[in-house]
Amino acid sequence: MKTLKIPEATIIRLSVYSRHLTDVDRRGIITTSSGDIAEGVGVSPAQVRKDLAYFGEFGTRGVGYNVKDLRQHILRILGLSSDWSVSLVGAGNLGLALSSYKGFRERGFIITSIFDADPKKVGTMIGNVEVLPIEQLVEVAKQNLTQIGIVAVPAQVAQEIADQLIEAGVKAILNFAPVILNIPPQIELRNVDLAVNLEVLTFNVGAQRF
Amino acid sequence: MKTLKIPEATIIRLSVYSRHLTDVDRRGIITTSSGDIAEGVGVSPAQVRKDLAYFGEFGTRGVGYNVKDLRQHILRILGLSSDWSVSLVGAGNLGLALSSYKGFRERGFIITSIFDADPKKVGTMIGNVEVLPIEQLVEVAKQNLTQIGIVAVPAQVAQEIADQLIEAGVKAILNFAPVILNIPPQIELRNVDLAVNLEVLTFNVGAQRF
DNA sequence: TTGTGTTAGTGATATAATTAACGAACTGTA
DNA sequence: TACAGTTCGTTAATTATATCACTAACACAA
Repeated sequence: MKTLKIPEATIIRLSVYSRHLTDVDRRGIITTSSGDIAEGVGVSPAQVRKDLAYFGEFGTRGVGYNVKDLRQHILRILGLSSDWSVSLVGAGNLGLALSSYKGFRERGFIITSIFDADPKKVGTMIGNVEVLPIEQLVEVAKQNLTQIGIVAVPAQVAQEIADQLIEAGVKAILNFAPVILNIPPQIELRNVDLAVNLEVLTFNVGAQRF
Repeated sequence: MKTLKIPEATIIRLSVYSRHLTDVDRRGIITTSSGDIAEGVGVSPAQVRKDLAYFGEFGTRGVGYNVKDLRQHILRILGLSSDWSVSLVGAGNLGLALSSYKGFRERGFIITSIFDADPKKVGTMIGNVEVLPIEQLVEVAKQNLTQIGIVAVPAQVAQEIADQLIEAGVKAILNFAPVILNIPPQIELRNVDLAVNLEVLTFNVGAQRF
């Protein structure tokens, strides 16, 4: 088990490459190159090759990469060669947006259960999934062998929900609540803070001051 | 005009610090330290001091930082000392989620107009803002002196919408569509790709392979 | 077969970011 | 005033990441 410390930036780019390759493949293109990919996603060709080099040799010198092959390789690297069972907690506007987001299912993320604390929402259908009461979270998520939990609840209850997801056995949590969650180290955690993104923009708009 | 190249990671952390300080302030605490902040947001004390040092000296040695002062300083650095006029394009589930997101208004991001291409949505109210037809985007956004555009439309039309936002004079674009937008360099752009976040998680869950 | 052009993979170099270490400046006490 | 205890601001060291430059491998044409 060699742990060769792969930069997170590399993983993010691989994800982008794979989506770009999906496009290229749809256009019927058979072969591509690091230069093509670089241009398509806005990085340098050397960067593309370096990123791929962490995981093996996927191209042919003088020729380039086979689009379908490379795409498949990257998907396997990212862990997308099989589906993931996802539990969504919080059926508010954000939860609704996430559950209807096509990009998830396309990439193999299947929302197998949805929970909400609001009795008015419990029992309603979102897509083909029924909203269940939050009290059933641990039990149902465990039954479904849920691997990923999405936290789309108010900040005050986010930690509590995260604890329950972990109790249910999830391996990873995607957190949309703007709080620092306390999570055991073996659970993967990623925070998405929508306001932060706007603030990076406003900083940059006025950044000539510095 | 010295451009001292501030890491984006620093800006993101400043945003997190400021939110943490808002909490601390609400709890009535007057003084804090780099160590306290570090613990509260999960970074090192040296990191906190380094990040602040890019912008000046805000603390007192042997004492720490005044919570209210530091918070205000950071908000000003981030460009949040006055409101921003935001235009939201796309009133689907994601648009709805964004428009109802409390965190935006709290930080001074005011959604002043919402546009959608679907005639069924045009005329409906989201909060206290009426959904307008996409054809009025350029005109209305210009009138409102819109500074920021949020793109929450399908990928196929995202570039077209971005072009119109720029024509309307926005300075920054937050893009939720999974495409690389072609934007003049003086316009600030940030992409939020929801699927990428899940894919970083799935990579890490299986990362012992590497 | 030889030469030209192309492109991947990779080690070396350069840049950037984080962490560590330490002197300076303040508080409070005696 | 002197001293002990803090904590900032900053420089130096370390680590991480990205870029560059070169070599190896292939295609194709003459």
